[in-house]
Amino acid sequence: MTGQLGPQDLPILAKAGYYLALRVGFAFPLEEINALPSAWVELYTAERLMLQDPVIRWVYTNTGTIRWSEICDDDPGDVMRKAREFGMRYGLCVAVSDPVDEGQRSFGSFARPDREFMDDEINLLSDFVARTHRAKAPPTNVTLAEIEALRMVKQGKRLKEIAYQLGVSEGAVKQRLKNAKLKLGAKTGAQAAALASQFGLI
Amino acid sequence: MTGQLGPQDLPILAKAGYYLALRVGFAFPLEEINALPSAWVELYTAERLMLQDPVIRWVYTNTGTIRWSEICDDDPGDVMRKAREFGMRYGLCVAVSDPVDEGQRSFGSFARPDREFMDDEINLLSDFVARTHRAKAPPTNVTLAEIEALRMVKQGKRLKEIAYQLGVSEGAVKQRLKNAKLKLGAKTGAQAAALASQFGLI
DNA sequence: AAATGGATTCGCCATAAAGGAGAGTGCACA
DNA sequence: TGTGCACTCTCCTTTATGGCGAATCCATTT
Repeated sequence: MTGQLGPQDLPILAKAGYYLALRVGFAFPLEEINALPSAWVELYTAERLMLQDPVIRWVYTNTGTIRWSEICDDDPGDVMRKAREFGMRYGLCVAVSDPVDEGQRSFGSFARPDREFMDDEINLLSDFVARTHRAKAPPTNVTLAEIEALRMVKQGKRLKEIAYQLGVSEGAVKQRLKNAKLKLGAKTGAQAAALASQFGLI
Repeated sequence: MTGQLGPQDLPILAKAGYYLALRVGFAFPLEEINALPSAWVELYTAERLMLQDPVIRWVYTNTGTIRWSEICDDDPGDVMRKAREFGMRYGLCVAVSDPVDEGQRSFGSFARPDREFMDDEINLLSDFVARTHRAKAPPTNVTLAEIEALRMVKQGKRLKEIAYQLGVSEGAVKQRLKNAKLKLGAKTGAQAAALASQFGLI
């Protein structure tokens, strides 16, 4: 396999499921993609395995890639054994951080039932997480005025109302949202508000 | 102080800052409110203290309330001492879960520099977290068709495009969004999409 | 089988809101 | 003295919203 992975390749490569936590900041990620077996998710949630999970511990304290089998860490909650019962026998962790912005990191965990991940697969997945991490980088050039307007759109306010409350003309609000849409790459105000929300801007 | 707390009361009661994680599911919350000192947030993020934080460990493994001083847990990362240097000397944890839906929990951590939280304050804060948890409960009566439409609105698609891709009339899409707005308590499509996104429905 | 109620779809209309293009104004900064 | 940038305004088009009635489909009840 050569070239770059896309999201559509993940189910094939990570046959037993995968999990992505994108842009983890203070404690939690801006976005999470959970394609793990739903029965496992239920158990993991109910038993609150996160804090005991050696995989989570590894990605929080390291950067790079590692096979689950190579993680040298206690597993008091027996999380890895439990995971095996859901088909997640062999796995890979990826943790990346942006060299220019160490504040946010992204994690990926990929599982398969049949064999270890091979070196070139690891490279592909690592590259995929790194690219996704960069792609989800919040834009830095959105002005405070634009963010204000986006926040009020998200709150369900009309342009007229926003203009009145901000003390500017409706045209100005339109202009702000237009700029915000451009910077966020959004086609509509709804999308812009959702994106800004996802980026943690509002 | 009697009655119920509102968000505006928190800065007074938790003078040194507070943090709310609402509706924690698989691993992460649907919504997070972070009113901790920004210098502390930076340190906490940079040193990735979450996994070592006795407060986090407590709220993930317990339900109820506890003063920080009463948490009997190792603190290998010296997190509590570091927190004191940012004015967070006395603190309170609250962890709640919905009796009918154990799947999601909410946490709160409140800090002040001068004295322990008093019993009646603990009751008020506990009640506040429980009420906020309930208030953020995702609606369960939104249909799949409505969610589909909301997802496409969030993606910046126009009604005409949505109708075409779903193979229904534009009027049907309008009706779906109208119902969705009603169920979500949203005034506009933008707000409905943002709420659905926040609720993890899309 | 027939009737009932609920949810969904659809078309039509009128109005409100949002989106887009262009031009002008004021302001800070190099 | 330009050069960006944010703000404002106008004019026009497109889109969204809301109300209404009718048709359809489904499951449940009678």
